[in-house]
Amino acid sequence: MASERAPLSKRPKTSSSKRIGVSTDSLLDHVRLLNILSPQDRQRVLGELSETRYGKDDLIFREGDPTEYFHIVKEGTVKCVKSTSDGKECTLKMLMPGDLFCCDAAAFDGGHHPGTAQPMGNVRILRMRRKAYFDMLRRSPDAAMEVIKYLGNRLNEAQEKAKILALDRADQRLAALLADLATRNGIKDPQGIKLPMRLTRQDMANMVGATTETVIRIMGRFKRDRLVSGTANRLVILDPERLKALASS
Amino acid sequence: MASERAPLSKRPKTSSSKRIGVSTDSLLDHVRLLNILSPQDRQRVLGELSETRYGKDDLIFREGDPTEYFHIVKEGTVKCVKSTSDGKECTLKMLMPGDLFCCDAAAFDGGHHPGTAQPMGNVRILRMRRKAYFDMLRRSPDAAMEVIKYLGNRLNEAQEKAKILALDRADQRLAALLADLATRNGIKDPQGIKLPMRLTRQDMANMVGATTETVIRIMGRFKRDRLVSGTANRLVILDPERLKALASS
DNA sequence: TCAAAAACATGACATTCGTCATGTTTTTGT
DNA sequence: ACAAAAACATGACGAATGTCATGTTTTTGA
Repeated sequence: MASERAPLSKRPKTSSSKRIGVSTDSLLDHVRLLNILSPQDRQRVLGELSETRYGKDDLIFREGDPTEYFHIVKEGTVKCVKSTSDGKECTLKMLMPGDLFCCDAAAFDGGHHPGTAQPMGNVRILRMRRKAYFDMLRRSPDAAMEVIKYLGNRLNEAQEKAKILALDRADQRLAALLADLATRNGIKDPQGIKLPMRLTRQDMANMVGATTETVIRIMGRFKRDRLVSGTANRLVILDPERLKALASS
Repeated sequence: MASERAPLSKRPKTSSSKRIGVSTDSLLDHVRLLNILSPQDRQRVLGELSETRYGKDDLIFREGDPTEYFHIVKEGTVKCVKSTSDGKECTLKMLMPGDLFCCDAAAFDGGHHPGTAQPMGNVRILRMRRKAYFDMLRRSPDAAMEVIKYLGNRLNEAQEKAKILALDRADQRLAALLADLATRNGIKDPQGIKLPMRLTRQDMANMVGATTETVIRIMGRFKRDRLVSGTANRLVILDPERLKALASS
């Protein structure tokens, strides 16, 4: 069940790296870390960043690979997963544009990635060598504070997730996930809140620590109760409030 | 089941704060964050730190309280817990001497504590006002880097915990916990590795996301299989290797 | 030291959830 | 447009775990 590294062949939009520095770009305005830098620091950092594109069958890095780069999501969605030896997978976090990753493991000085980073569709990633990242943090207290805040939020998120996994039933965990995705990433739609990324029952199962069958059955109930509608490509949250209530009942 | 705030009465070693600065002290040598500071910064930081003692029935702070201080564990063990409205509890982390806490939530500028900090027995805590903590981080890139590394490790830990909760059975989670406690905090003993803190079946249940009864039954099996021995006050890990094997099977 | 409280233990039973098998519907790539 | 692959769906069954009830042992505090 663990996916093999995809052949980097004949797919049009597969991994390709531009070594040139990243120019000032409206997409980058979403990246807080870059916005708080002084103009000189910002220029310097942009010179160190390079952009890479990945397709849905690529992996940005795998669990156990040595850490070389600090990363920022520029466009698209990236899944952070861990797997067991017998092929079961657990999705730790969906990274969205502006999210940082390997801002931590990189600190291990040559440590290894604790999980795999996998694009969900086409993504654009900015990256920077570890050394340049460290230099940026040492030069700019603002950047360091920003990373501390970011990591603090990620830690709180991860602990909240652990609490939910430890104490709640599968239907509550799924309701919490859907409500959270709706408020974080949802897009208003005539019938409700549409989720912008493809999300299969299996994807949800990996996110809430349940099997695909269990998620299918629960989604069936949710659909019957008019809480959600649609499947992977057009998943719409109809009643986030009632989902939240269900999650914490 | 949610414990009420204990009356701060007639218990001999209950919460008491010294407003005086902390003098150079061999116990502080364990705190990496303080050791990496330059001599001037170190003096300045020590002047900002104050020491507080708590007993086992005190709470250092509760979930929902506003964040005011940055904390360091000087002596003893502190439990970080989250609870649900219906009284179920989940222990997120056992903090040991040298551990930092609220190095993150404090970054929210007046945010609220996402969990409760509860001493397990008598503890000594160093703390520093949020403002002084920020100043330290801005002045010293070394301190900021240290906090980033610390938070990165905590994030990885939390995500590993989430993975275990999502994918493993209760006996595997318990085995992983016991093996981990043995290697992290265990003390060599003629019959095996003794755990230095009191740890009831209920404590373990809260740490692995299971009920007390389930943990009692599993511990019964572990005892029969000569993997562990003893109860709360004298818990001894007899075979950490076999526990680790069980955890990842 | 002694009584009360907490921790530990065990059984019966219910619930939740995973597993496996099978079939239908939707999506994908050419 | 069409075949293949993925995703979705459902039922039967069993394993893991929670719940409740009850009893024993250990620890605690005066």
